[in-house]
Amino acid sequence: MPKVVTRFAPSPTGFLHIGGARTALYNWLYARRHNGSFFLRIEDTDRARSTDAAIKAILSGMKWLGLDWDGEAVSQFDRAARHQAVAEEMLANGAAYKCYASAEETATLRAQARESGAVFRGDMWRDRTPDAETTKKPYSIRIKTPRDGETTITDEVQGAVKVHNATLDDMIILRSDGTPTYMLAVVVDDHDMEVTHVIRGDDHLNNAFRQAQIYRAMKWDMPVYAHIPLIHGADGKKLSKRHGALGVDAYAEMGFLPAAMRNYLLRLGWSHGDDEIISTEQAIEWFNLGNVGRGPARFDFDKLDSLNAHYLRQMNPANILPMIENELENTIETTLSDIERKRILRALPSIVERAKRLPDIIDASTLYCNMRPISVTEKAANMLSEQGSLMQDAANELEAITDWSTEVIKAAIMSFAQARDLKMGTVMQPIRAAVTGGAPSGDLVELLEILGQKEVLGRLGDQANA
RNA sequence: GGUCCCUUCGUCUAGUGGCCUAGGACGCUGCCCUUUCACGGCGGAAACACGGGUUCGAGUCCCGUAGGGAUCACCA
Repeated sequence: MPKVVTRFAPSPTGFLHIGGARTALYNWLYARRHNGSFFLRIEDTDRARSTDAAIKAILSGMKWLGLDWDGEAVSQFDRAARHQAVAEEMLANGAAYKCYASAEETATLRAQARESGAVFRGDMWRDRTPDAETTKKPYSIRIKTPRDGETTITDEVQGAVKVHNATLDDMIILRSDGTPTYMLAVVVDDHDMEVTHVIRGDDHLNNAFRQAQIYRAMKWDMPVYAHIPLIHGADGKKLSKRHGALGVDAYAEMGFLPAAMRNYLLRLGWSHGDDEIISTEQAIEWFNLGNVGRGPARFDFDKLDSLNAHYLRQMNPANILPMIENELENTIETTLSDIERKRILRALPSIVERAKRLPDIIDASTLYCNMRPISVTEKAANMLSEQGSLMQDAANELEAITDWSTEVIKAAIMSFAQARDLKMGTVMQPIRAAVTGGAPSGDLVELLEILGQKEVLGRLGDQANA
């Protein structure tokens, strides 16, 4: 069995969007699963629409997702000479012919055909011999598609799909300016790169039949196809730039982890029984084409969030801090001190418990920075105005502590509450209000301990004097 | 309009003719835990688009209808 070779072939006209990212992931997974190669090919034959910025965005998106490709990314445009040579070869052996029709002429005929419901084949010059005069005109090269029989492509996802050759057109393979069209370039490149499996969006399913004609004309072996359904927005409509389609960089900015993204994208359209949390290692072991779903899937942020929360909780605090450091410093408008850094590191395990995205962690972390006086929510302010004196008394109690530890703090609060015949919670409410200002936070005693006696007393004092 | 593809809870999906009184996950929700918010534990509501076949038996096979999608460039 030949070595598996897959490729991801985006056109550099924009960012790497979520659908492309999933296609890339599936190709990558399939190649890794079979110890094959995974190539990246930039389909930049449309010079007018291709930009370097887009190429950079795609490359960085791939890197962020952790999808490494083999060798250098290939520029399709660089291979134009080879594409041309193949077109000439097809011309020479009668598989293609010169078409002298102008773009305008073609457009008119196409419109007419569509009007009458007929198939437009673009075959104006298929069986015509040009006179001496026309021969001087520019021409494009069209493939001579068989008119009889049918073409079947065996798709690993869609099954066997058949189409009558009579409905296929004589598409242009080489433009009148001598540059190759996409249809020609993909086939030549896939063949030359020895691609064995073409995994792509099912918007290409119809193209597969047309591309098959080139394989047939060149007597090349066809790759195995797998056309995966597109991803739709939460409302079921197709994602487009105007409608909810975001680049992977946007997901990075929103605070999603690459691992969560991979897991989410994997499950969006592919399954392995009831498994939901699937590590990348496990995915490489399990991934196959047969379990790719046939229907389009909708993008769901809630599920991505829950996966992200899961992967966040798996992380080591020491690895999380560097991820949030810059943003956190922007938020608190100063650099992080060593003491703040230490506090956050200790608090992270419990912060992460109630976080979904990185910004949640950043918000919660500000509580551990020296930001006095802290801002107080209305609810917390009310609590303080009602229980101010209680808080004040409790503060005195905390001030008396000489060895600041969770056990001692807890014991102090407990005995204070008991002495006044109050429930522990009653005492803790105003303390919490003063220390957190009403921001969501976890275990109060832990918070006090990590913050340190001085900072705690300071915050309590701020509110007592307010 | 032509061609092609798709259709199980709100969403992602399991299901490959009997194991399905249709399972899991997210979301929603009840209870428990609890100093708040979460986490966690135990429950709940919630789906086979419709109509015909085939079969002893259909979510699973076939046909039709409806709905959704893709594509029809000298774009990729």
